[in-house]
Amino acid sequence: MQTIAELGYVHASFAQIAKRANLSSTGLISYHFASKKELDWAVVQEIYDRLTQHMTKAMAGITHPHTALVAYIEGLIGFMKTEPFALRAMIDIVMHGGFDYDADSEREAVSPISGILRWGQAEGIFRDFDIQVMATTIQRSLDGIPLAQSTNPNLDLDTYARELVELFTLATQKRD
Amino acid sequence: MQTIAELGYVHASFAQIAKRANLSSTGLISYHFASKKELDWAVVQEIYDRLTQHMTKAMAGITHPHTALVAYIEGLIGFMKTEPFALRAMIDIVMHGGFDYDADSEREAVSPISGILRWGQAEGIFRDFDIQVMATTIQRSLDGIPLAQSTNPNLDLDTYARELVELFTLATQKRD
Amino acid sequence: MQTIAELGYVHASFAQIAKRANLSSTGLISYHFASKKELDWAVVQEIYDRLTQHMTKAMAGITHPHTALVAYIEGLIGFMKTEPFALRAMIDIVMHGGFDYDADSEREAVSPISGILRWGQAEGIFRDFDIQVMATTIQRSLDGIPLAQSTNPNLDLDTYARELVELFTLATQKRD
Amino acid sequence: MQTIAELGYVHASFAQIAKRANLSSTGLISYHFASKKELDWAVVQEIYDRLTQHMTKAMAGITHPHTALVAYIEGLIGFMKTEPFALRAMIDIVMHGGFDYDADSEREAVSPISGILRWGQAEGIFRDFDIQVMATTIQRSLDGIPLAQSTNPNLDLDTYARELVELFTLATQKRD
DNA sequence: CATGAATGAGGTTTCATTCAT
DNA sequence: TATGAATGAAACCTCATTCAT
Repeated sequence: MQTIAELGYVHASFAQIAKRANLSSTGLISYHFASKKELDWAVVQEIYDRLTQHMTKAMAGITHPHTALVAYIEGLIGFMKTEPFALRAMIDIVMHGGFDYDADSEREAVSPISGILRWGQAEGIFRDFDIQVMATTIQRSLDGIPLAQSTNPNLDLDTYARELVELFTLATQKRD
Repeated sequence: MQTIAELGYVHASFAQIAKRANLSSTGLISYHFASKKELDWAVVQEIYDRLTQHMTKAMAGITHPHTALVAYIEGLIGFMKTEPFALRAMIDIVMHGGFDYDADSEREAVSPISGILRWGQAEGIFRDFDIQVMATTIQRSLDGIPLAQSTNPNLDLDTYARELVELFTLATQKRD
Repeated sequence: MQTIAELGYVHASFAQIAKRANLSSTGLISYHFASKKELDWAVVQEIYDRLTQHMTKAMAGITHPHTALVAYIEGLIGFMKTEPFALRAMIDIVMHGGFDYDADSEREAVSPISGILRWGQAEGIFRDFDIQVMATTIQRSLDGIPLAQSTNPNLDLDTYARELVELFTLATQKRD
Repeated sequence: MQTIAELGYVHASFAQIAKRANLSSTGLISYHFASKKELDWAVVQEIYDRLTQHMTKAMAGITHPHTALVAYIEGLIGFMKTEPFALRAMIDIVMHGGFDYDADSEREAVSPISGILRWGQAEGIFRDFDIQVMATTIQRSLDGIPLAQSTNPNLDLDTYARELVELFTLATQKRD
């Protein structure tokens, strides 16, 4: 996970991973994982589990769509603060790993955001926007943070969270 | 450009490029470009030039910040329709090429969006948001389109443009 | 033995053997055998012992060279029916194992066929052929059966035995 | 071809082939052949072509089944004298290469021997034996020669040919 | 401009073997 | 007896690059 986050998925070869793990042979990695794809998948699973745990806590007991949206944004950015490597690695793998899982269902699983948006529209709290576009935009705005951090390491995540919350609050709320 | 857009930067090796260009040797590529990095750079330059030309036309004679924002979004999505491979390739290269140029200055050069946002705030038309966050979010929402297209090839770009325009209009405008 | 017979000697790695033996580590094989060569040798010995026992019974009490030849062919093919894996494995090991033992003496030991042929010629029952050529041909015709079985699994071994007996009876017998 | 004949197919790695061809990298082999299987196949094809040419000449103008059988045996052994490496390599590849071609049709193509035997039976010259058994036995007796040569390098091929001709003449001919 | 042979580094993977537990 | 981590060599293959023609 750390190697991927530091070097990027493309340069995270077995050799590099072995070097950082103080292994004198890449063979041991192949011993534990049947193929590189399986290692990639294991890393994604691991991070996804941690993320799920984190987000479940963050979104517990929420009863209002807008609160949910805010909690989602703040929760995800909070996870980036807790585990700086995790999301960076996961996003990189998912973008370049070339898995053959059903992309849609997976995306749905990872991101409950479409559900939140649908919920808000059904309750008459969110305005009548295209859900896919809004969901993708929110997701990208969060995915982009690790990348923005690499070019600007001093990025203040709290400010970032506050700004995104306001941005998407304005973009989603119904007005009279 | 086409090879990168189709296979992704990572798999766009000289061998693949030569095959698609009906060259029977990768040597010819090395003959024309001193290194792979130089080829990558040349592709970026070429696309950037086309994009500049397209955007210059799209944003000519604009006198109002909000009109500029709309023109920027619609212009960029229009470019995706005109040249489906170009942006996809350029984004892929910039994300993985690992150039040494000053990322910030480049970003500034490629994207006049920060300027538009500053202009709108100075004129008192846009509300008081963090410019970097807003600019990054807009940029990501556009960058993400080629990726969204690969998982959903039937994506309607006109709808996408209309929705993004409304989204960021609401997100930026000052209210009383 | 079974792994070698099924996968072929070349693909019968420790990993494959361990998997089929429900061992969770190849280490146990190395614990029992000092090297792969020693394991190979042990398998050969084991099969050779079983074969010797089988053939000793098959050729007991024979007093005539031609009867011996027939018993040898039928005995060997009978062994293939009793233990379908054994000979296949042994032949594969001997062909590819690269042992250092004196090939001739071993061949002599495994195959009493030269002796039978010499005996028949001495008794004036067999015609005056080159013993090495005839012995090799008989041996090959039997060695080849497992291989023929893999391309033609429905091979009838009884027919095969009957045909070979007639073939080599005609090929060896003295005529007036 | 030479590497395979000398070391055996199993030990004829790209590294060994490169060493013998004075190449400083195995990469060049991969440059010329898409995979090891393709190289193996190319070698088989090459040898098969030479063999076909040789055997076509050897069997030209033959009008009698028994003459054909003799010509086949002598022709094949003659080829072994002309090109000592060729058949040894080809047999080794076919035995261990694991191609997925239709084994029967290929065997038929390589060996016209079944045809000769059928012809002889139809003409009433050969006795009524099982064609598959006889053909396999003849084929094995010839395939086995390279192997016999490795354990006994001084093997006299002319004697071998003469003995096999007599052996199979007796084994096939009809008697009254 | 174009080809094709050649190189050396690096990629993932499999292998037999060792060793502490 | 059995496990599982660890090793180092070797396997096939891809890559960017060079060079003579």
